[in-house]
Formats: sequence, structure tokens, C-alpha cells
Amino acid sequence: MSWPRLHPRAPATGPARPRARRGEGDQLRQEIVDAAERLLIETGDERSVSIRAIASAVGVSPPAVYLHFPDKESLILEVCSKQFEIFDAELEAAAARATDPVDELTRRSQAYVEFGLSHREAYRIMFMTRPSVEEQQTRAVVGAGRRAFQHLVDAVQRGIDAGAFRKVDPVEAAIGLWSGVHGVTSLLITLPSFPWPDVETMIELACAPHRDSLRIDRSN
Amino acid sequence: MSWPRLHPRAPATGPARPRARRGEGDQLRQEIVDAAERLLIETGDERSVSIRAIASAVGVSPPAVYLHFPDKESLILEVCSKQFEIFDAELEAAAARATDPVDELTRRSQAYVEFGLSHREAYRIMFMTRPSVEEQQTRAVVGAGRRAFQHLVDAVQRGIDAGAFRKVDPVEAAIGLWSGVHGVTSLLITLPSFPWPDVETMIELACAPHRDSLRIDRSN
DNA sequence: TGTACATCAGTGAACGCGCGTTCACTGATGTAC
DNA sequence: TGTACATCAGTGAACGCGCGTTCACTGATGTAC
Repeated sequence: MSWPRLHPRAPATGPARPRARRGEGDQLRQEIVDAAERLLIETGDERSVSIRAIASAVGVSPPAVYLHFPDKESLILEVCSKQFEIFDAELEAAAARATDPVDELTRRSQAYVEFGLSHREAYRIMFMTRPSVEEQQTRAVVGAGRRAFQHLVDAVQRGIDAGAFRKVDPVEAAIGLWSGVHGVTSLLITLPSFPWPDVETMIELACAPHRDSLRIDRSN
Repeated sequence: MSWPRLHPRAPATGPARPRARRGEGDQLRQEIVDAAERLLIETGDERSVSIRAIASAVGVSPPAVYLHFPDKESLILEVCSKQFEIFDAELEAAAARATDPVDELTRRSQAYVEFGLSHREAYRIMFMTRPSVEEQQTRAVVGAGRRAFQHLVDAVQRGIDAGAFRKVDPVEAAIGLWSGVHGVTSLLITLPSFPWPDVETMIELACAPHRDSLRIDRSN
């Protein structure tokens, strides 16, 4: 198909890595996860995160990876887990800066889209990719994602309790908001050459109607 | 990685195909496109639409494909083009059944999500996949997609002209709506095991706020 | 009407690629005596 | 204090896979004379 050479002849080989001392083997494990994460972000392409590329980036031979992970899937799963933690943490941090329930939704939405745009390939794997076959193992990842979703549900509930939002079903309201921000994020990632307005406008276009429909101080 | 055998040992070989008569070679071209489309829908997985699988489904050897397409990308592009045509046609058909501008937006939204859910893998390629490298050739596909988008913009504009919608920027309103329905569609495709409400409710959650913010007969 | 020949619609075998993974090994490091 | 030995942290080479694509070919079909 003659893609424009995804895999350069000599994949950026890291420096030769000194062998770890006895008992310090676990150190390599962390280096592998970090390298996989870095490759994912730098290349912005899941396909270039191969066992061979990771090993080469760490400065180790491919089989060395198997000293710490049973297979590639487990490794990728661990990377995803970490990304979900970061995702959740960033949204919580943004929410913590809010001054009121409506403002919180705005800040959460902005943080969501910003995470997606600055971790494009991770976002792609997390929210735009065919679900992994190994449902069993995926639990941990799904868990982290569910936690982030629950935080949004809670935010809506707090708004209702504070009398700022109408008494809607908080789960349904959260799903509506999520659809909106996910829609914006994934369209921006997939179709970067479409003549979109700027990101802030995009977020407003997607979220303002949802916020307005939650607000108690309007039509009814 | 030991995926659960994506590619069966003996890929469903179609019946032996009689060689075309002289001058009727173009017939194979159509059969190839149809087979690719069928494979895409039946397997629901872009990865199983390989040149080999297509040829086998048609009942022909792999190199035969190259008598009609310069490379795989061109073939896939043609399949995508067709899918975009179908997509646009289905939305237009749904819109034609509408009774008023608000109803039209609802029907368009429903048709959009329904297309996505019944052509999951095609939708994935059309709206959830890294843009192809060959920008040049992609023009045709982008064209078909743009046409469908323009039809939505026009629908909003008609609503405004008819006095049913507020005087908003029709392009921005269309982008907001698109984000919403795309968000719902792609979340349903990517995370089928999430405890979503039923599809009709999902569509309403995503679209109702947008419709309400367009309606002229509310707060202001 | 018969036959040489160009052309069309393919085929079979192979190339080279990158991939995940396995297997037999090696050499430094620490420990038991 | 010295040395045999188990163990740890890796390495090098290879396997088999499916893929897109190329190349030299073949045999049926129609056409010119």
C-alpha cells in the first residue's frame, strides 16, 4: 500500500542500557511502561508502539519485555490504566477550581476536550477503539473510566442539591454532556482539516445547550 | 498476542468464478467493490478486509484485484465513497418525511445514529479513523461528507427562514448538532457494554438541548 | 471457411516486510561453605 | 579469606503469521487475412 514509511529503517535506538543489579529487575518494568507511553504520545500512532520499538527505546532486546509482561496486551492495558488515572485527575483538578455548579460543568468540559487533544492517541485508544477482546483483564481500565464518569454524575447531583440545576436524572444528564464533549473531541481528532471554529467555540457549541437545559433560572 | 483467531485457517472461499468474456472485464471490478463492502459489514472489522479475503470472497486470485485498482487504498476509498452516498441519501430520505423544521432535525438525528449503528465498521472508518495519508485522493470522500454536512446546515437555515428557529449561525448550530449525534453514535459503537439507556433516549439526551436552544418559542 | 495471431482476463509462486513470541544460551552477581 | 555454585537479568537467533504487491506465465477469445 506504500504508506509513507511508518517504520524508519533504524528505529530510534535508545542508548545501551546497563544491566540492572540483582533484585533491581523491576526497574526495567517501569522503564518499559514509560517508554510505551512516550512512544504513544510522540508518534501519535498506536501502530508504532510495537514490542520491538519499545524495547529499542529502552535500550534492551525485545524478549526482555517478556520478563515483566506476559504479553503485549497486558503492557498496553497498564499504559491505558495510567492514562485513565491522569484523565480523571485532570478533570478533578479543573473541577476543584470551579466557583459554582454551572462553572464546574464548563471547566470539566474544557479539561475533557483538552485532555483529548493533548493525548490524542491515548484518547483514541480509550474512547474510540474497538473494545479489547479480553473482557476479563479490561476490568481495571473500565474501572478507572467509570470512576471518572461517576465524578461527573456526582457533579450534576451536587448542582441539583444546591438548587442550581433542575431535578433531572443526573446519570442521564451526565450522559448527554459526555456525548457532547466526546463528540467535539473525537471530531477534532479525526477530522483535523475540517474548517472548525476554534476549540473554545466548539466546546461552547456542544456544551452550552446542555448547561442551559440544566439551569433552573430560565424558561421554567 | 494470541487474538482469538481473527483469520480462520481457510478464509471463506467463494465459489470458483467463471472467467469473464472479452470486454466484460469491468464486471469483476464491481464484484470486488461489493465483496469488500459485504466483508466490512459482515465481519464488522476493517482488519479482515484484506486483498486476499476480498479476492477469495469473489472467487478469484489476489493479483486479479490489481487489474482494476492500482492499490488497496484506492479500493477502500471507493467503498467509503459509496458508504457516504448511502449515508447522505438515508438522511435526506428521513428529512423528506418531516412535517416541520424541528421535526426534521429530530428525524435527521435518528437517521444519523441508525446509520452508524447498522454500518458500524463503515462509520468507524468514515468518522472515527485517523485521516488517510493520501490527502489528494481523499477529496472525493471528503466531498460526499461535506455535502451531507451542508444539507444539515441548509435544514437549519430553512428553519430560521421559516421563523421556527432563532437567528443563529447555521453552520455553528449544525456543528453543535453534529457533535451531539456523533458523540452518541461513536460512544455506542466503542463502548457497547456500558449501561446506556435505550437508543431513542440516548438520541434525545444528546439532541433535545440543541433543539430547545434553537426553538424560538421558549425563554426568548 | 480455416488458421495464425494479438489481446484480454486472469493465475501461481514468490518477495520482503514487520510483527508477537519462543527457545536455548550467557555472563555478571551474590551466597553458602 | 577463597571458591564453587545457584540465580538473576538479560541476549541472539529464529519461528510462523498475514499482509500488500510483483512478475512471469497461460489459456481462452475474438479478429484479420
